[in-house]
Amino acid sequence: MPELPEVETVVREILPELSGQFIADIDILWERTFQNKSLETLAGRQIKDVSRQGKYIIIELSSTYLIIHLRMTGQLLFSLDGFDKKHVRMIIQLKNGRKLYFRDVRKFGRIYHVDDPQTVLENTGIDALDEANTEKYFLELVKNRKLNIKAFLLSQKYISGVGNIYADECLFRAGLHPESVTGKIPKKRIKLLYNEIKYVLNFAIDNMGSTISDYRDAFGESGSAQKFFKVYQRAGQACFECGREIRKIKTAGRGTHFCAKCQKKYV
DNA sequence: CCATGTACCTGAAGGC
DNA sequence: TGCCTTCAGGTACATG
Repeated sequence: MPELPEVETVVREILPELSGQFIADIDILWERTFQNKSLETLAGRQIKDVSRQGKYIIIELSSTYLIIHLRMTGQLLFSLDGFDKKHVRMIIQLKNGRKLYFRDVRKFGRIYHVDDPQTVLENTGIDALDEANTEKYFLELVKNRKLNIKAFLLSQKYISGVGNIYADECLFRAGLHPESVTGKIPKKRIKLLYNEIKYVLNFAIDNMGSTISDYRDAFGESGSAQKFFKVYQRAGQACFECGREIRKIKTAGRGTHFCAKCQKKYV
C-alpha cells in the first residue's frame, strides 16, 4: 500500500515522538514480521533518529537499527482512543509508557533488526526525492535500458520510493505510455518524467499521502491525495484531458491505468 | 538483461 | 445466503 509519500508522512509524524526516547521492550505477535539479524538487545536503547530511504523507515538506535517496510497493508500507529488492536503483529514499547503498534492485515510487512542498514538497503536505489537524484543522474539511469518504463519505475533498484499508484500518475502527466521502452524515450520526455516524479511525490506528501483502503498515518488519519488521481483506478472513466476512456492493462505484473490518446508509446 | 509466474497473506467485491 | 474467482499502495525468487 504505502509508497514514498505515505512513508514520508509517517516518518515526519513519528520522528518528534520517538526522538530521544528509550525502548523498554518489544512484543512479537507474528513471528515472521520480526527479522532479527543482530545479536544486540533492543531493550534500553535510545532512539537517535528516524529517516527514510525509498519505502523503508530507518530507526537509528544507539549502535543498532530497526528498519521497517510496510509492504501492502502495514501501519505504524500510536495507540489512540478506540484503537483497534486487530491485526497487530508487533508492539514497540517505550520507557515513557507509549506504545508504537505495527498493524498489518496481510502479514507481508517486515521489521528488521540489523547493526548495519546496508544489509537491508544494499539493493535499494537512491531515494526519488533525494538531492542526489539529479536530472543528470536520472538520464544516465535510463540510458540504453530495454525494460518498459513502468517496470523501470516500479523497480526499487534504480530510484526508490515510486510504487504502482504514483508510477501511473507520473506516466500520465509526462504523456508517456507505460509500455514505452525506457532507452528509446526522447531525452526531452525523460526530463519531463523526472520533473513529474518530483512534483507528484511532493504534492502527495503535501496531502498526507493517498488512502485507497488501508493506509493510515501514525495517528490513524487518512491521506487525501487520492482525490487528485488522474488515471489510477479510473478505468472506464473519461480522461480529464481529452475525454477518451481510461484503459487498464497488466504491465510488469501490476494493474496499469493510462490514456491511450494522451500517453505516447516509444518502442 | 528482461518478462512472466509464483509465493507470501487476508479480506472485499463481483458473478452465478 | 453461499461458493468461487479476482484483485489489492510490495517484493523476492525461479524459470525461460
